Formats: sequence, C-alpha cells, structure tokens
Amino acid sequence: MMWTPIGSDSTVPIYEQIIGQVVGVVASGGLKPGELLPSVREMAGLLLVNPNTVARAYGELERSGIVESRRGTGMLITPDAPQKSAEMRVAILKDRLRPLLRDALGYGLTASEINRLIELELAATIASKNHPKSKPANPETN
Amino acid sequence: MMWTPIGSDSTVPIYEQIIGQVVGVVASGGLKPGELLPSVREMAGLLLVNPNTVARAYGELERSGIVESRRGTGMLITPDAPQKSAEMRVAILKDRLRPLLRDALGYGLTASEINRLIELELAATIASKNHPKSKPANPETN
DNA sequence: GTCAGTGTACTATGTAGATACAACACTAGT
DNA sequence: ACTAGTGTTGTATCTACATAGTACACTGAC
Repeated sequence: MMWTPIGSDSTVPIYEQIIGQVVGVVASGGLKPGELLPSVREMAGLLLVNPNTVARAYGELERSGIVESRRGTGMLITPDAPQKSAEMRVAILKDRLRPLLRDALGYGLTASEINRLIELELAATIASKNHPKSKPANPETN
Repeated sequence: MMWTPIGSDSTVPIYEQIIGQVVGVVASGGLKPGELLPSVREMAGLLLVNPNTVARAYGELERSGIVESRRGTGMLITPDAPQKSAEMRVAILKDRLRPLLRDALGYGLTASEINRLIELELAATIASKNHPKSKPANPETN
C-alpha cells in the first residue's frame, strides 16, 4: 500500500526510516496539508514496529514543521509540509550519500567507475521492484 | 598518509570502516601480499580508535582470507588478497547502495533525478577533497 | 634467557537504538 | 458522563557498538 514495512537490512535507525517514508509520501503528494497521518499505534502496526519508535519519528517530524500534533485527534499535515518535505528528502539522501561516496573514492575507484556501479545497481533495484517474485496471493496475512 | 582517522559522521560501525580502509588500500595496491598490516596498537593510534575495535576488524579480515595472523609478528597480507579485496570493495559499496537507492525510489524520485543528484554530490565530494580549504586565487599555499 | 613487540582474550562500563508495558492527557462521538 | 481513540510520558530490559584496562601467548632480536 502506501506504507512499506521496515526492513532490517539497513544501518539507518528505524525512526529515521519512518521519517523518510513520511517525507517521501508527503513530498510526492500522497498526503496533502490538512490530512492526518496514520495514528502512532496504527502506523506501528503497518510497519511492524514498536509504537514508541513511531512516536519518536513523529516527534521529529513535528519539530521539522512538517506535521502538527493535535492531542486526541492525530498528526496534522501542515500547509508548507510539501515544500519542506521536498527539501528534506534531498537533504536526507545527500547526507547518506556523502560518506558512501567518500569511502568509494577512498577505495581507489574513479568517478566514472563509481557512477557506472551506481547506475547498474539502480537499474537492478528498479528491475527487482517491478518483478517482485510472481507469487500467487498469500492468504496467510494474519 | 595512507590511513585516514575515523570520522563520526557515518552510521557505519567503526570496525567496518576499518575493514573498508584496509580493503581499499590492498585493492588499490597500497599494500602487497607478504607485507604486514600496521599492528593493532599502531593502527589504533593512527585511526584514533580503541585497539579492541581494530582487533575485531582484523579478525574479520582474517576470516575473509585477506590477511593471515602471525602471532608475535603481525597480520600478513595473503597472496590472493588483492583479488578478494577488489571483489569485496564492490560488494561493500553495493550493500550500502541498495537500501539507499530503494529509499530514493520510495521518495518518488525518478531514476534520472537520482542519477543526477548522485553525480552532483560526487563532483562536490571530489572538489572538497582536492580543496580542503578554499583559497581560490592562491594555488600554491602549501 | 631476556625483552620488546606482536596477536588474543577477558571483564567491566557507557551509549544508542529498539522493544515491552504501563500510565496519563486530551478530543470527538454518543 | 461515558467511551474509544488520539498523542504523550515514563520505566525497565535487551542488543550492538565502542571504550577502558588488564592479562596472556607467542615471535624475533639481542
């Protein structure tokens, strides 16, 4: 659906991954100003994660001005959330990209080698996303 | 010099960063088979890190067959270390790249947007590496 | 043999992230 | 008023990572 469960193959803390997902959805128009984020407990169920972890992510999103907490109601998307989210998703990617590229250069690889490696991996990622193991319906969704 | 102190702006564990540095140096010919790695304590001093952390990294390098422990002597670079290191540095980068690219796609960015962002950031990284301190008009300040 | 320098091992401490469980404060609907 | 659902706060526990300090086993040079 709109939210994808947290994977364990990432070194990024879960609460940062949640922030990333919300930022991504808001930036791409999946949620608009005035709408509500899934509640802490509901989101925790969707992402298969502890409610406390979601609460921490929501807290940081509020401090970033993307969301406004309405006690007893939910987390409200602010008017300038789309703009801030668009900026933030680029900032997040850059922050994660920087040490990776620095290390890649430290490994003695050239810029063109690095770019080629990334393009290949990106293509592979897209491919695996479009062909996610054609399995018949899984009725074991408890 | 050959070894760069560990930075704190990375989510990657220090012992993995050390593995990465050794792999990079060996893969690019900075250390050849038959030579010795800096001792655990010496490397710890160079990287400003605890000797235990270096020992852990060395242990994993030994299990990877890149290095062979000579008790009382040091860590010896194995004959097939260059080949294994070259493979491993690509594997390491791919492992770090995969979740990043998956997230970038999840943010609603297109492949070309992602590639463009990466190329820009890579260029910026190279630039900042060649000009650690910006003195635009004075090319020979050293 | 001595000794400095190697790798190795162990215990203890501290921190960050995540989980589990419980409680409280508020709002909306009835 | 009651209740269900919301955000919020707190404590305890667990794990991985890193540090600190100590001790041991081995090698090579003297």
